[in-house]
Amino acid sequence: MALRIYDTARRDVVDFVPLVEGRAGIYVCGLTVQSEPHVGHIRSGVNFDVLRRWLAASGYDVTFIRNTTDIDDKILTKAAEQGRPWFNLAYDMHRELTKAYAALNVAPPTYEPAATGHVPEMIEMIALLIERGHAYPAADGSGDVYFDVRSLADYGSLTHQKIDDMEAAADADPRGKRDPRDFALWKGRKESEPETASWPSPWGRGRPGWHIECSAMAGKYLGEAFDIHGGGVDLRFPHHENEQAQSRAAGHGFATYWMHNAWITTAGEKMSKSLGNSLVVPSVLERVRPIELRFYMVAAHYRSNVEFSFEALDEAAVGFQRIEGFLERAGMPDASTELRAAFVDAMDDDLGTPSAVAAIYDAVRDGNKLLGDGDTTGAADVASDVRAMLDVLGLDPLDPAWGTSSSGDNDKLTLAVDALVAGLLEQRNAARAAKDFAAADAIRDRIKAAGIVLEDTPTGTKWSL
RNA sequence: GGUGGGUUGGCCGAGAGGCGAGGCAACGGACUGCAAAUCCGUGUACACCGGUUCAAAUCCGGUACCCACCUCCA
Repeated sequence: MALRIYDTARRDVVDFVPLVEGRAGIYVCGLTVQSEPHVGHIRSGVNFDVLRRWLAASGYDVTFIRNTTDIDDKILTKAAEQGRPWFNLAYDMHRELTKAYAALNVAPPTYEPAATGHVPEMIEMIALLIERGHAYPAADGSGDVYFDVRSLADYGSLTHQKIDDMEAAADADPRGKRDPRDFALWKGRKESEPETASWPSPWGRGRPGWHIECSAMAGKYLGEAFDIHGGGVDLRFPHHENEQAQSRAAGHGFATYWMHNAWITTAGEKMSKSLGNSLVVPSVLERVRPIELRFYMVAAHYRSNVEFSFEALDEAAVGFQRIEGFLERAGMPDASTELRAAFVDAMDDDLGTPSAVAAIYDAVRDGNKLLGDGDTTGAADVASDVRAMLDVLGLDPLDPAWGTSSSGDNDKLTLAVDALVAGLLEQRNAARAAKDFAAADAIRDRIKAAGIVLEDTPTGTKWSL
């Protein structure tokens, strides 16, 4: 079975057929860098990182573009509130986002274009749209340029909506629009906005509308037609609908497949509404390791809502530790080159990561049985399979990306504890040899009180936190 | 008003006509001096009401509740 993916436009799971055999071009809408990323934001990054890894593992040569929106209303508003330049806010938040992606082993894209770096490309495209009769400068002299939604028969095809059924935005500024549903390609500069947030254009100084950046940048880096366009569900409309409209109106084929990841919710609602500060990535990572957070996200299907809870997160962490425990006991062999059929089938079926994880657990159980039977060679083979599967999900514990980056402090601490525990273990083993189990257990209890758990194994006693 | 999604055992979370995904927790057993880890076993879950079918969590009709989007959003 080859890869099948759910396409939003067709509302069905369909075969993935690339435009060019053996290659896949993907454009994912990244974030508007206006606040610290929370776990919901980062889910999108993780989900599409898994897509990218799976395509690569399936032999595709993948070009992966993920943009950054670094100029928009929110950035200007927030920066003004905070009394800092908008470009400083955007830059800071972009660095936070990059850190969060790196922490979760989300590979850097092939390229990460930013909106502000592509104003000429956008202006070029807007001019083309005007020329082709799909856009017009506002009649009120505001300097705005709008896309004419009624000029495109296809408008609404991505989200299956009819123009007349759509509510006109209640807060939309009707100035100079032919139809209230027309959307801005270019926003004329307002007196209240900083000069630095404007660029020269044929329609006067201003800044780009939200959607045009993606059309321009996808076209530049992936070509007029490419394979997959991704993003969060909320982007289906208006953002993706409008991107598609602009690009098609410009004569581009644009994306063949549209993929949308669902939310991580809190209290049943989308995260941005509950603005839980505790859910920004660095703060969640005080509770679990990054690899465990990633496992938590990957263990759910990308199109399913995940109701975030720390309890579920802790459970996921414990579950992942069982997998790691097996790998350690099996001696962490190199990853195998072949993937198990159950895993491949699961991934080919619209990235069925939950079933893929189940396949990993099946292998772990098999491997643990082999270890119990003393078959270390067999167990090592299974462990190789497990590492290969984990790697596809970006969850290989030995991936240097998880780095022991936090300097030598941790290592030094480990050595110190090891030395201290070693002394106690000697005493305990002496007591055990003398069958003085009361004394032996007393020592174990003391160690346990310090948060260290002992395991007696055939090769000696091990400790872990 | 339009569009899309959801409701699964103590909990998390898959599946999409028949055979109980998987994980966490719990209980019993094996192993262990006792533990830990590991393995084995234990569950008749699919919001509600009808219908189709030999067979429905899955298909159809309806009801309830929840969420998302409608030109700001992962």
